[in-house]
Parts: sequence; structure tokens; C-alpha cells
Amino acid sequence: MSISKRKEQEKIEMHKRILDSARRIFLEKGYEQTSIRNIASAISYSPGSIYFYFKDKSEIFHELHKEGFRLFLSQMKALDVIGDPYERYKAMGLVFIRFAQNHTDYYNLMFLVSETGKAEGEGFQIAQGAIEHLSGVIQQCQDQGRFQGLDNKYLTLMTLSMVHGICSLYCKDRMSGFFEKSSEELMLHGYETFLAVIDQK
Amino acid sequence: MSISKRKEQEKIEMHKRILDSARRIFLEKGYEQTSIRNIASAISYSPGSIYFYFKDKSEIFHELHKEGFRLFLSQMKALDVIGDPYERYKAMGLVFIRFAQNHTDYYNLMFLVSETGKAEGEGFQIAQGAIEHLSGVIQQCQDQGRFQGLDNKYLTLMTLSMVHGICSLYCKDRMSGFFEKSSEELMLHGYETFLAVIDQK
DNA sequence: CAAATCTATTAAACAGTGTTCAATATAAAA
DNA sequence: TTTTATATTGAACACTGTTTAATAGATTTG
Repeated sequence: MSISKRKEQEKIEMHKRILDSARRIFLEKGYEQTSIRNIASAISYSPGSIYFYFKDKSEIFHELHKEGFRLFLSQMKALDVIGDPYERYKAMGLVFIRFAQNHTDYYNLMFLVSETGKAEGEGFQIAQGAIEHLSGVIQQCQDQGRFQGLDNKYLTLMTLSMVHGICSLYCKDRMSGFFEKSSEELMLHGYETFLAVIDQK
Repeated sequence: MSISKRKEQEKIEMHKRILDSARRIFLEKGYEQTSIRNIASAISYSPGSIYFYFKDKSEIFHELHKEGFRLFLSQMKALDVIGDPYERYKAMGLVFIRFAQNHTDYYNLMFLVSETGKAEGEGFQIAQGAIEHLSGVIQQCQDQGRFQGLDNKYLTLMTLSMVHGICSLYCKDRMSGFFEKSSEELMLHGYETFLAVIDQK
């Protein structure tokens, strides 16, 4: 059925067009300031048509939510080439921070927009995987004699909280006002201070 | 002018009534899910009347924003009785975490709701004071020989990021899903791990 | 080929939102 | 008592997410 295949292809393309439009506006204006009517009119469609392809506004958001996590994970995966687990551990934080800097809107979508409520959906499954990956790297560090006497689980949580805290302050622009230097500089130095503290453990 | 005084008093009371209504609904439903009409009807007033007392919805929010910071600061100030600076430093983090646990909605209002955008307004001035206070305590620790070779500014930022990261994950309910234990337990153990790491510095 | 069916699209409608404003009612001052 | 100032209202405006009946277009069927 070549014809039905083409139909299906067109449906996929329409799905993509809506997502492209939504991504642009979501990342520019944020969740609440983006309307279905905006998304539709940007691609010369009627608001109602959107609901033929997506259940509701939230479903479009979750699609992009997933997208962000996939991008995030791909950047984390790139660090697998680093052999030494402690070096990899340190690099993971840097990649995390750089992700927040280069994809601030995705970061907001993924970690700070409350819309989602509970930690559910495919995006969070990817996140779960990333956390387990971090936990594994920390375990490798511990196997090498680092972080002695510290529980792996809490160490993972602490590391995560550390970098997320830095990125969260950055993404909500709560840094620049309180310290003089540029936010980007502050993030790096804050993280380096953390590494300096954790280094002798 | 006793009459005009009474008038003024009534105006203040009306201001307070609106704020009380708004606080209840804001803290229960969050910023976006709270409407002017809700706030007004809860005290049997017309929506338009609200605008006689407040410029807009955002101004009501900022009033509560301030309120949260004042409550926060009062709890921090209670730690002044602790003489030893390092003990005070450690207690500050605990108070921070406990504040996020006991006043999750205020915490969201103060640190996580994006509405405000830039770090401006009276609430942030109070926050600035709290940060400088933390910086001072850390300086006292450093004067005692702790945290040698670390920059006070970045140490302050790191500490702040650490506890805020923990609380941020908690308030957005991004913890319970990823680790088994209860969120409250995780927060404390995560923070204790941080203290254990920083302890020998 | 014509009729019936299925698919995609639309405009209109509904109930909600923040905000403004002319019309008031109430109270104070003249 | 009349004028003035203050406080309150309900209606209106331009939005929002979402639903739905009507419809145009293409595909399949008789």
C-alpha cells in the first residue's frame, strides 16, 4: 500500500512540523507563555488541528522534555572515552554545567518547569538511567580507593544536588545579582571548589 | 483626623484580607493555577476590587515572596546563639533544608517559580543579606583555619548551590522516584555526606 | 464512474484567565 | 444639603486550552 504509506509519512511530517513550531516557541517563551494558537498560527494551521496530532498541550511539552533528555544523555555518553573513572566523574559535572549553559531552555524544561508534577514518563526513565550511570562511575572511583567510608547512594545524590544547584541558580538567574563576576565564571569556579574539597577524599 | 485614620486602618485590613486569601490559594495551587477571581470570590469581593489594592497579580505574588524571605531569615537569625562558627555553618544548612521541608510552597515561591525573572525587588535584597551572612560565617570558619586555600566567594556559592540543589530536587519531587528511601531521609543523608566531605578541609 | 467511507481541517463555541473602565453606591467634607 | 473623594462593582476586552459539529478532500467500494 504505497498510498497509505505516503499518508502515514505526511502525518509524521505534520507531527514534526508542529513539534518544530512548539519547540521554537516553548524554548523562547517558556511553557505558560506558549499557546496552542501561537504554535498553530506559526505554521498556518488552525488551533483545533493540533489536537488531531497531540492529546493536549502537555503532550507536546513531554515530547520536547524527552528530546532534551536524549540530547543530554548523548553528551554524557561522549565521556565514555575517558578511561580513568575519577577523570570521567569530574568531566560529567562539567558537561552537566555546559549543558545548562548552552541549552538553558531545555534545562528549564527538563528540571525546573513544574508542569509535570511527579517524576513520570519516558524522559524520567532516561534520567534514571543517567543517574545510575553516575552512580556506577562513582562506584568505580570507590573501587579505586576514592571516597572511602561514604555511601555510594548519598554520594550520587550529593553530586547531583551540587551540579543541579549550580545550574538551577544559573537558569533562574539568581547568581549574577548576588556575586560580581559573570554567571558562567561563577559556575565553573563553584564547581572547581567542590572538586577541590572532594579531591582529598 | 480620627476618621481618616480609621479609613486608613480599614484599607490596611482589606489589603491584609486579600493577601491572606491569596496566600492560601497561592500556596495550595501555585502561581499559575491561582486566579484573581479565585482570590476575590474567596473573600466575597469582585475581581476588579483587587486592583484597587494591588497593581496586578504579580504584585500580590511579590508580597508573599517577601514574606517567605522574612520567615526564612528569622529562622536563620535564630542560629546566632551558636557560638562556634563551624557549628553555625553546619546548622545553617540544616535550617535551610528544614525550611524547604516545612514550607515547600514558600520555597517554591522564593526560589523556583520563574515568574519574577530577574533577581529584583525587596525579597532579593533580603536574600542578598542572607548570602552575605553565610559568607561572613564561612569567613569566620576560615579565620579559625578551616577551608584553607579556598576562595570565600566560591565557597559561599558552592554551599548555597549544594543545599539549594538538595531542596530543589525535593521541592520538584525529583528524588523519591530515583532512590528508594524517603525524600526527607535522602536530604539529610545527602547533606551529611557533604559535611563529611568538607569536614577535613 | 458514482457512491460511500474515511481522514484531515476548520471555525465556532465554552469556560476559564488577567486586566481595564465607566457606572455606581457609600461616606466625608463643604 | 450639596459637593467631593473613596471604594466597589459588573461588564467588557483580548486572551487561554479544549471540544465539537460541520466540511472539504482523498480513498475505497459497489
